[in-house]
Amino acid sequence: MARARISDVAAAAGVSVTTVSLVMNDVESRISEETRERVRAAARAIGYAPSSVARGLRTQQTRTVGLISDEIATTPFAGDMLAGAQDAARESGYLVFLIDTGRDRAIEADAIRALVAQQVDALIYACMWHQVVPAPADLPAGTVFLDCRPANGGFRSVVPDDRAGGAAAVRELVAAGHRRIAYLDTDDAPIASELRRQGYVEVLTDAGIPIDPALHVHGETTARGGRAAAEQLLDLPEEQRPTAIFCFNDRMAVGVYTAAHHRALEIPRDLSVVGYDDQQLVAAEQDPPLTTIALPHYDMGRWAMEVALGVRAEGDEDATHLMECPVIRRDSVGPPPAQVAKPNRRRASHNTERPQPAASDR
Amino acid sequence: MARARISDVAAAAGVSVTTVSLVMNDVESRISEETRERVRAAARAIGYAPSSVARGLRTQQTRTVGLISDEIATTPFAGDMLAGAQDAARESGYLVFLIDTGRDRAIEADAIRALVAQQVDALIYACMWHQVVPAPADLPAGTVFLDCRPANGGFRSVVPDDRAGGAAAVRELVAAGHRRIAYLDTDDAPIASELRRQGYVEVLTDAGIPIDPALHVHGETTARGGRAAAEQLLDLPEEQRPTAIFCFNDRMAVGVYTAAHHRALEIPRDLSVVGYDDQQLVAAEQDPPLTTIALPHYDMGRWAMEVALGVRAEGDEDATHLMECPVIRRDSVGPPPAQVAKPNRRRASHNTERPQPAASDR
DNA sequence: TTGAAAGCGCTAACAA
DNA sequence: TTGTTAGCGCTTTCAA
Repeated sequence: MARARISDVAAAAGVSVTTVSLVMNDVESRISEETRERVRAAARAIGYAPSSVARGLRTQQTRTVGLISDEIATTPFAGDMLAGAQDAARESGYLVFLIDTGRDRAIEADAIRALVAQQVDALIYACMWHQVVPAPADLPAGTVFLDCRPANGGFRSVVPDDRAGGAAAVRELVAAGHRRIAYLDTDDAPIASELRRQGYVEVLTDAGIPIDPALHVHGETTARGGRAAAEQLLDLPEEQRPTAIFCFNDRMAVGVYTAAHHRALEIPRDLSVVGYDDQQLVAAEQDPPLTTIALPHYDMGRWAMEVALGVRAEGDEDATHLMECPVIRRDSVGPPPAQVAKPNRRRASHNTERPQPAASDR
Repeated sequence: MARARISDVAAAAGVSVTTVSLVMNDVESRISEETRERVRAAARAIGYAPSSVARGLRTQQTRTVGLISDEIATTPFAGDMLAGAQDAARESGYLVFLIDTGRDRAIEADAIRALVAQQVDALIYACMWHQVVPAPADLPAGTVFLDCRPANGGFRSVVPDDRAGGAAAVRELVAAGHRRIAYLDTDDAPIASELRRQGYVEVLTDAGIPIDPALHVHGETTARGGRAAAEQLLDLPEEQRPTAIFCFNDRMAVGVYTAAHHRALEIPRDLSVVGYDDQQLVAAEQDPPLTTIALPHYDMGRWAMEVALGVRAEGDEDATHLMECPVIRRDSVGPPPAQVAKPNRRRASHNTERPQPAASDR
């Protein structure tokens, strides 16, 4: 059975297609209530639903949006960003085309072409982590960049406020009384890592704490990388060793946990740790649960969609919106250990012994 | 500047719109090469791209697919499934509309309506974990179910072969020499857990190992849940205690690791563990890396899309395709500990002491 | 309060 | 080898 058309409804209701269109779209009240009801009944009876394609052709508005992203599959952050964008789209009655390019510029170019051919009403260009990217050619004006900024401007964008996030993380540690605070950094994410470093420096400076280059180490953004970098920190002579570590991300923080455990250091008693990302299945599931800075993926996704659809007015055509990264307080931050207590309690260097736990399991 | 239309190209090239259409669609060779080139040049010059909307209206084929999913945001599995579906769609020149319903039946109904109105050529109904679901009303015939099965049949579907997966996991353990193998199960995922249990029972039976109900415990599908269930197992009297645990999923396996560590049990020396899911950022990042069964998300996504688009012929209109779950061998499985060696090496019951490791770290 | 008809941009049957 | 034209299903102007 073929789809019902508007003319079928018109015939069934004994009215013109104009009338049907008018009542289906709830336009004006010039149609009598009686006719409206008759039309609606006819539509229901034959299972009529207007064709968005025909409507799109006629009105030149498709009520669809394109969302081009670099790599959804491999990242755990995509979900929230998509959810925010989707929710905003749905609320405004838009459908979203999702295309994952896998960072392939050719696929990306095809995607833009296809989306333009589909006459999407808006376009969002999303990255799965905060970066500055060369804008692809032929991107329609009005495209919104999500979790990335176009290298040469020209488009609106929304990214996390990583500087403020880094500052918030370090402030958390300073407030707990720490003064030897390390930044366990990475080279894998230049933009974010530099901004967070700026926040780190800013807060330490404000607190009158000198910046110690030895407390700034780098690693890969994995648990393994975090562990290796943490070892460097924990190998430092006791008086220089950090009492707290701010990690570029949660995965690296997991590596810090591992390094600490292997030296019988208890968190947060002997070492405080703050992560970044509030990554699901990672941060909250640590033992103890990790205090971290959340990346506002859902909010960024929603913001981008609202701006793209014109639901949210953003004056500047070329502005970057910074989204706040909230502190998620859990149990990995405590006061620094007493400075010169029980000299032999914590060893001068890591060794191979497993410690006796302080208390029995039961 | 408004979009160029086909008539603009025709005018610019000095030919009819038919000719332009014919060359743009590479139809027949009845157009002379010279004309073709002239048309292409004109199209390029004015930046013409055919409108998919107009074409869709005319041909009644939109080359779009709808993908309705229950909850992308909260699951780490969505990515691969989407990637598989996307890749297949792209290869066939289709664009995909993605709608996440968040398990809201009203949103789901709206989504189906909207997608039908958009005249998508195919529809995929996806769940983020293997389950049997009541098929929503008004689902177009030919819809493919991804990672779930319709309660009353009537649609094609693809799900992981969890029975075979469970069997493979346990076979791995039996092959390593274990005979006291526990199944750390859950009540949170009825379909998958039951199928995996069947695989577990089947392999034990084949190996002539009696099923011990005490070795079948349940917990929530989290690290915490896994740990609690593992405690039950490890509290068993020594002669009954399992030497290997097959966990419903990787997160629960993490809980097993924690429970083991707290009792100074080393993996795999004292206890072998197999997980399920091969969850990114979880399984591979454990210490030691977790041997597990992978869920074939990418392949299922691709299969569903190919069947939905008719690229892959599937005879039966009402069949469930079982996708193999491969074993991912890492380092959490070893032979069972020697039965009666060094009486005091492993304690008769768990106690609170941490052991001295067998060998030094360096 | 309602209807006739043009036209959105394209494809494809048919004519030349 | 190329062109004319009807029509996909809808919205909307204009007329009645």
